[in-house]
Amino acid sequence: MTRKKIQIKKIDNTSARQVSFSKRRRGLFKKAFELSILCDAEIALMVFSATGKFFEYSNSSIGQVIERRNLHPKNLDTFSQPSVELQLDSAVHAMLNKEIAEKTRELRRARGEDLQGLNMEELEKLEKLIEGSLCRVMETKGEKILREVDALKSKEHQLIEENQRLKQRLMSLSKGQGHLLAQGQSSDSMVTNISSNSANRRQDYDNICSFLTLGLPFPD
Amino acid sequence: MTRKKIQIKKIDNTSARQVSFSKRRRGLFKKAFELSILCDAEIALMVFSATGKFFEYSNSSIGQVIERRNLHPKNLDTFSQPSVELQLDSAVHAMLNKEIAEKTRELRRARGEDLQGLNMEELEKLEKLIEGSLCRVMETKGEKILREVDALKSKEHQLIEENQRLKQRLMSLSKGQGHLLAQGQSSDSMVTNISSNSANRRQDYDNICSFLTLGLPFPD
DNA sequence: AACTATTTATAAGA
DNA sequence: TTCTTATAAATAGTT
Repeated sequence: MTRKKIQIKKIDNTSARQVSFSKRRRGLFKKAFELSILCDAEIALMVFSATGKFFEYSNSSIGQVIERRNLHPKNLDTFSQPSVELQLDSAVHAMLNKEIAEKTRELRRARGEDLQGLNMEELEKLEKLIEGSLCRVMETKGEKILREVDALKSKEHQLIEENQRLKQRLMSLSKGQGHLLAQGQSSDSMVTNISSNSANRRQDYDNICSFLTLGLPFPD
Repeated sequence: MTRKKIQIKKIDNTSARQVSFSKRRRGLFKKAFELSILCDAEIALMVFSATGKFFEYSNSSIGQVIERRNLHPKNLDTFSQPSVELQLDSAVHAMLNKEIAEKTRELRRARGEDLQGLNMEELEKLEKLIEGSLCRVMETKGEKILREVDALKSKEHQLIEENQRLKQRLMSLSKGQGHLLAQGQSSDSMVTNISSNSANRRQDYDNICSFLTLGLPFPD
């Protein structure tokens, strides 16, 4: 498609055909890759050259895509024998497929996609639902932080106490032996800083949650 | 590859993604077709969209290409020949069930349930995801409101104009026939009220969205 | 669904 | 094969 426009028909010259094959094969694979990334698609691409060489591309795995294709409702299949048991199974398949489709749709809604079909009331409901989800996640996060901070604090306390004991032992030692010693104001200030920060963050989470769940307007 | 160069990463906007998918899918299929003709290649191409729709292209037949692939020395295959369909079915059921289980778990996570197993980083990621969902829902809601308001406004305008015409016709009639007539200050005030309200709400949505997506602390 | 400004792919030549 | 380059084709954003 350059220097000259070409007709789409088999290229006669063998070496020209091979060159074209390798260029176009790379182009095709690149396009497949881009489509898979840009549009979140699952792709499998298999190519046999005229000389029998085999090339394949898949963002997941060819086998996986083939299986998925065989499972697809549309392909009640082209070549798998429709034997006796198969028909029984197809009912089960249909059910399972239906369930998957439903969950997929629900999941997309939960992610705020595919909203065109919803009316105002449904949108409001969905919004409340997602706000609830957000709240729970933020609460969990907050609790986790608190737990971590508590752990840190008790560790600090232990260390401080141990520090005190060590200091006293040194003191009594230095008195007893008349040695030089004047140290030991450990990391108390840091401890208090940490705990006040965590209290503030906790407060923040609570605020966020309560006004999200209540659906209040944001404060100015 | 036009108006603007794009990065190869998942397109955020759902409808833009869908448009892009269908354009690029057609492009990809065309390229596959051209390669098969120009270079006398055998090609099979399978594509699942993000929504689970299935598309395929082959110049011969997908099944044939799959078979040929399985015969290819390179693919002494991963699991390809279960020779009988009996085993296949249970495998299929297992896969479908697995898919359902996975989607169920994903859905629970998206709803902020079952979070105990997650670490801090994963929680943050999930939080951002849900904030994104919330944003999209609120945006959709906002747009819906705006559209409804626009529709109402234009209807109001039509009515007002018709009102005017009717008034004038009455006036001229009353002049011509010397009849009694003094009415017709329609519902103008309501129109302006509605439109100013909608502007405020739109502003609210935008604010909410921008600070949710940025993860900013809430304003005091 | 159509348009169009750009980017990308690529045929031919070296 | 690889590089270059002139041109055809694909397509992102817009209407």
